[in-house]
Amino acid sequence: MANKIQAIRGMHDILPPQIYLWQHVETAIRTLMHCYDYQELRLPIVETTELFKRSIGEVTDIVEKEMYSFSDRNGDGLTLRPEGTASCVRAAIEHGLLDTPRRFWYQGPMFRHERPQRGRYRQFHQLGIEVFGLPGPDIELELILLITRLWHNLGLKQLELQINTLGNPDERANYRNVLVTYLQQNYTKLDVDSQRRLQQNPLRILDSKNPELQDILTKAPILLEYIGPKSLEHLEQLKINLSACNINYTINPRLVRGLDYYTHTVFEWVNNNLGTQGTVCAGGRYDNLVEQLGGRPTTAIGLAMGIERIVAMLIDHNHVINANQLDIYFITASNTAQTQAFIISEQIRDKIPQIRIQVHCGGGSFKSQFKKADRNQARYAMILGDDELTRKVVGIKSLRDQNQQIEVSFLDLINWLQTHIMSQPPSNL
RNA sequence: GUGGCUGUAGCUCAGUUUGGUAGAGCACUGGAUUGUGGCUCCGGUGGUCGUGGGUUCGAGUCCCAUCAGUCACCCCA
Repeated sequence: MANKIQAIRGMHDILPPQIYLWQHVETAIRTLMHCYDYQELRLPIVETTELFKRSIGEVTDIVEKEMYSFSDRNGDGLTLRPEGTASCVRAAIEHGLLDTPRRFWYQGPMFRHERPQRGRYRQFHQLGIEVFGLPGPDIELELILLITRLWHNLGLKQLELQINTLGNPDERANYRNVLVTYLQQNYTKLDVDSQRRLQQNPLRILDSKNPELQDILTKAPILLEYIGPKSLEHLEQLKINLSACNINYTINPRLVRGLDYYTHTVFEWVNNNLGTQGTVCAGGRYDNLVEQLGGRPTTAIGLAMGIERIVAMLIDHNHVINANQLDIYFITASNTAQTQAFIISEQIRDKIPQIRIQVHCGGGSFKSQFKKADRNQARYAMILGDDELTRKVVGIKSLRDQNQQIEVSFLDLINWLQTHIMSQPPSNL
């Protein structure tokens, strides 16, 4: 085995048993989206680099140093999508989907060239939800209720909902100036990172985890004080709605999203047990992006959820998914018997499509075949030896209780299976 | 991208201090029971000790580089 090839950094295979958690999460999402009448979109994984530059913002970390960009054969600049909103907006404009309010969702891999860490990968998976044409706090309430229900359905607790508003672009720009002036007065007290961000994205400084900065930051001007009455009224209405629906939340005046396009309401669910990558779901309103990307002015709001982080939380909660167990493991004594077992199995599948049967392959003694049956957690072993074959019966042995092994004739088999297997729920192991 | 810690069988780990030809448990597999699983007992397969170089008579062990994981920062889902 000459130098073996391994998966590239930060990109992971998802295998059993974890795959069952993924399927569980994906099913929960699909069901919920269906119930709230959101429509699924399948979007390309590769887009023009220009799309992300124009939507996420030229001076963000994502665009500056985290994108997987390359030249297509004809020289076009392409990029593996680092997030989904841009693609979704592009598609909505391109296909004329913005004539009326629309609710969309999508799911799939995203790519960012960051240093991998638990809960942060170079290929990771997101659920994205985007709603177009609804400007009010009502749709914000709906999204929060929807996600809250998802947590409930997945059995996830200890998620804290944080909310803030960034106001409209004018208010935000105004605040930005005030903040920059304040921070410049304290320039020497800032750390190197924050000094750099002062030029590029000063709002992010508010998010700094450096304890030495906390004093300066708590005394910094507060965004909410520079927000106009209309924007404040928007936030107030959302707060009233949330309280009416018994949703707990905290207002976090320092909550600033990393992407340039956000306006007004932003929110995020944080889990403190996940280490530093605690944000599990985050989103906000982006009322100007559609126009920015060449569409007619259309309000929009969206959110993104990190599937890896959800799965990590489920694992932390010791959430075990029982893969449905195998109903029948078919054991045979000879090639002739095995062929007959395949024929019988197909007849069973014709009549009972949902049944799970595996015909033993690979030979071996009865003993080793029974061992396999047991390790595959089958409920029943079905035995077809030469003796049974001539008498046209199969032996059936329950592997999960002490019931005696019985014989059932080929003719009665379907009937027997329907009454004994499909009518009884599998016992949990 | 910066810094700390870790890397030995499919998995969990011992062995590293004081350099001397690679170990355990689980898993897999065969047998005890020649057509019957789970429990028990006995045997077997499986490792270029992450990779590459260096020091040495000799390196899993010491040194350097590199790759990967992990934690924190940066950033973000």
